[in-house]
Amino acid sequence: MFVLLVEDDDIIADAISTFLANEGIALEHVRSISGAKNIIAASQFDIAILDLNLPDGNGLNWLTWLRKQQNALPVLVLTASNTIDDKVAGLKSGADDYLVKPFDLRELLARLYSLQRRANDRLTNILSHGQLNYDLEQHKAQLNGEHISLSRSEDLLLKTLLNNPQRILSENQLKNVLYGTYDDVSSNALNVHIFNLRKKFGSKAIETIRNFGFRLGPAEQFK
Amino acid sequence: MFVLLVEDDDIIADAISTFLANEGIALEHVRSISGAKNIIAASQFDIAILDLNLPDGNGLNWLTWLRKQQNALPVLVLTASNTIDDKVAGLKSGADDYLVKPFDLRELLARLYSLQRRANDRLTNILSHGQLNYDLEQHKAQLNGEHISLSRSEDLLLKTLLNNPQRILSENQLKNVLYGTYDDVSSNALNVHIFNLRKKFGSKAIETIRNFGFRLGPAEQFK
DNA sequence: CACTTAGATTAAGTCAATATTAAGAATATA
DNA sequence: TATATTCTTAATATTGACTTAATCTAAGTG
Repeated sequence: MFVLLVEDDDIIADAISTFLANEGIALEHVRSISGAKNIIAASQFDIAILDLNLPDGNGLNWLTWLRKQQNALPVLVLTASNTIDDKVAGLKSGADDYLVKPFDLRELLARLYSLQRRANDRLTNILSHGQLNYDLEQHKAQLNGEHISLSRSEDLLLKTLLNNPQRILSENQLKNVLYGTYDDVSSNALNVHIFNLRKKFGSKAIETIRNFGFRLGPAEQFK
Repeated sequence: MFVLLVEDDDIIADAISTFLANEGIALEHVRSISGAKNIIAASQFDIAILDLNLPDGNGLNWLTWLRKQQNALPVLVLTASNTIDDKVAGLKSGADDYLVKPFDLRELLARLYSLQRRANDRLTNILSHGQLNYDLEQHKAQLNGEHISLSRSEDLLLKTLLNNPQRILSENQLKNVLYGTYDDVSSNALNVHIFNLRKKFGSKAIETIRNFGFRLGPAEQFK
């Protein structure tokens, strides 16, 4: 993992740097927003750790600028205070996670790994399950390279199932996905959609867990 | 992300519901402790948002009950006051995070993501006994890696037995698990379910203690 | 030992959950 | 507006689970 640390306090920076080095994490350290801009242009990083209080401005400015550049680099923000204003401002600017100083270095490490995990999931807009590939942006499914077209409802349901593999999704939860909050208890439209999805992907593509709901079938079923 | 909101004030609930819907978060709303108990039995959620002041009691009662059930569902508590007593009581009951009303909805969102991240790092809830693994969330039993499917009643009974190893459970206690409070003395349905469980896990998986009840068999039996 | 009773075993009947189908209503598209 | 697609409804079919009830077995008891 390659980490960019944007932090003007050398004592903190050294502590982080040493600790992460022991964990086998490569770190580059810059002390200012301008430094961050320069190094970002030259190198690829997995994650940035960003202190907000920097000599040439507030770190959030850089973050805002970064997001304007369409740069999705995961950013972990270090804030001195735990106020709502700070957090809200950070969220708006596009921060992915927070850590309030002072913090435990092991906590920092955990957050880094967690961010990396999330980023890996997000890196691609294609969800895969067995031989099934589903392009989230284009709403297009492929099974063995063969294109399968989906209606809006099928699209929503398949996406939800793929995003929650292994997990049982109740009828209510799935209706929630289709209709938002609703209150019709009687409609069986959901069952019809599931039936239609099974026609397209095979009868075992979606499992029924009686009394509980539905679950995406094992990857081997998609072939 | 699937969120359960336990809140009797419809104005607050609607505000939260609308805001989270815009963030692509599916939310189910119940207005009472009993409603929460029912929906929890049927669906899995990532997080619960719990108001403490509910028509049928204090939300903390539900939280206490939930933790007694070995349910590790992350719970974010909404409190009206910011007193230390409240926080201590909540912590003791097993709350994972707090928000004091009135709160900023973006702050709520940040907390939800933060809780989800924490929960992802947690291990899943699996009961083991010998070579038997039982996944409470997925209602999935495995014996030597071989998957064994269970009906609703079998599921309830096995879960109860696994949660009370060594302990003799009376016929009444087990019927209580299946039916809640009931008064039919004559039905032998329970015996049939036990018989069926023995067929699936071996005749010694459940011991009969004549005149007293049943007990989970020793771990060595599950192989 | 033979009687009683708790529990085990089986099979049949009933019921509720989910699947399937087809037609009509709604919505999107040309 | 015409046409095609998707969604919902509703009727019917199927599946599997639950209960019942009859019979069987074995443990205690006098």
